[in-house]
Amino acid sequence: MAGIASNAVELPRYISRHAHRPRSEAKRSRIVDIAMQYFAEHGYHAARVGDMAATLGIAKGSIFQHFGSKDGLFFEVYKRAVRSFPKYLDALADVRAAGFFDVLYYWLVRTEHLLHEDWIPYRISLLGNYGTDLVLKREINRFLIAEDPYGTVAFVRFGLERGELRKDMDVEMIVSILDWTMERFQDALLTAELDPGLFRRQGEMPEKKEARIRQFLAVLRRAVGVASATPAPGRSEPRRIAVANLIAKPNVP
Amino acid sequence: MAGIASNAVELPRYISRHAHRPRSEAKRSRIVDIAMQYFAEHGYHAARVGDMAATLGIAKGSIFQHFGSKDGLFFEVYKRAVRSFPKYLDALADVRAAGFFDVLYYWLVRTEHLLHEDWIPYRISLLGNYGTDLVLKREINRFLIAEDPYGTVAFVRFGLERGELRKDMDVEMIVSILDWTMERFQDALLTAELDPGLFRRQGEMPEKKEARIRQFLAVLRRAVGVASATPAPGRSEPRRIAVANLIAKPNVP
DNA sequence: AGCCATGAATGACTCCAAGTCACGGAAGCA
DNA sequence: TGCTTCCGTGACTTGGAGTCATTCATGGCT
Repeated sequence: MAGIASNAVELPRYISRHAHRPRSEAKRSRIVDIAMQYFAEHGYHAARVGDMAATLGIAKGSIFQHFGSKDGLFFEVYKRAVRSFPKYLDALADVRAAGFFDVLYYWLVRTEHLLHEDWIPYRISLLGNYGTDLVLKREINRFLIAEDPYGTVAFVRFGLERGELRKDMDVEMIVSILDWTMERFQDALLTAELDPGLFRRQGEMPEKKEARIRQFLAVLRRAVGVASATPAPGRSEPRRIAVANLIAKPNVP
Repeated sequence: MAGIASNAVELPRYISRHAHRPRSEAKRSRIVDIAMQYFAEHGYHAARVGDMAATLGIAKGSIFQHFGSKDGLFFEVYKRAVRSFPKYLDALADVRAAGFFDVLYYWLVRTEHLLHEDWIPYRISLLGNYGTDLVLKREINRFLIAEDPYGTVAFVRFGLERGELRKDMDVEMIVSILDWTMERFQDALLTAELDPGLFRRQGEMPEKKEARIRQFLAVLRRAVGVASATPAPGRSEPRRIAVANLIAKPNVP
């Protein structure tokens, strides 16, 4: 690991200092692609920069030339992975029209499909959230704050404008609650390994999952939803969305 | 890193296979002590096993003899750190008598004091939660599930028995919600670095923190508390606890 | 075309920390 | 005292991150 962790004054090397030529940009992109596969497949530590270079048919030094360090490479990979995820408001228009909590429901159910289609970026985000050094994690958090890649802030405003969320809370509090619980709940849904607490007893029964999702959303609704919108039990919980809709791609830009 | 990450069948080395002699136990303990300091101070990667050995005045090989790998050593350190934390129900008896949410309030306010008294174990738990390899993280999660070191399950039962928590939710769901949000909220309170989202604007203003804590607890109460106990605004929120009480040690066993 | 300047690529090299192991010594035991 | 078992040791191996002097490619300029 480079001397990033020290109390040095200089910036971490992986904050790129100058714009890159278009030619080089294509190569960077190729490297990030392959690196993403390696990190996803082997985890951060077991992924070897040398192997990536070999696969790409280039010299290891080249990779360091471009990204400065393994951390720097991973950071780029992480950014790309996270940016590839849809934002909350990318849900289909009619789902969006149905309201804030229906959008959440939509994504929770869809997540699994997204995962099976393409597990690599998800695994990368998992590594970034839990499986690297704290120093890098700090950089990652800065990035998440700066970019809000899931569009949580806009989504919360959307909910506020529709009068579905409480107005007596700071927006940041709602955003944080949403980010925290959604992240952990999705992890629990997807990786029984990482967080077996919620799903350890039963072996993946889908209708149990469905029930969990509904229960979780009910909790969220009570927590941050406006009181008047809290539905009588059984009535206005999000309608089950037809499976066909769930499998269709969302309108990602 | 040892070959733990591979799909080998054998157990990770750091699951100790045989009971240890008492003589050796004392030494193990000394090693864990020093290692905890090093990990806390430098982070996982930057902490050098060689340095620890030098400080202890023993050979590096000895450490590996005892713990098998750096991961194994860290796992022991992590367990000790986490076990040193108080459980929810270790709150003072009169706080406990005041009820479920008062206990939460008590701990959220106290956390800061605990931290300043002894930041090392906290930093270790942070490393375990976010700053190591995913493989180790899995082991850590197993441990957390098996030991429930904060006594969350017992605490939730306590809340249920007092009629302060909703009976229409699975216990695991309440436990998970509580664990997730409390962990993240505490991290946000304590390390503006790690999660600057909630506290980035203002610079540590204590009354702002106090307000955040109350707001957060109100959210939790709505989320998992029984509807009847939801207080009229301003009335039965947890009473401010006298500072003298907060600085006293809790009755940790 | 020929020439130069700048950026990109190379791969052999260094560095360094994790992890190993054959050996010597101490402690328990008869 | 002799035997066994465990412990500690430190020189050693391994292997991957990161470096750098050199070579190569590109594209602008006259």
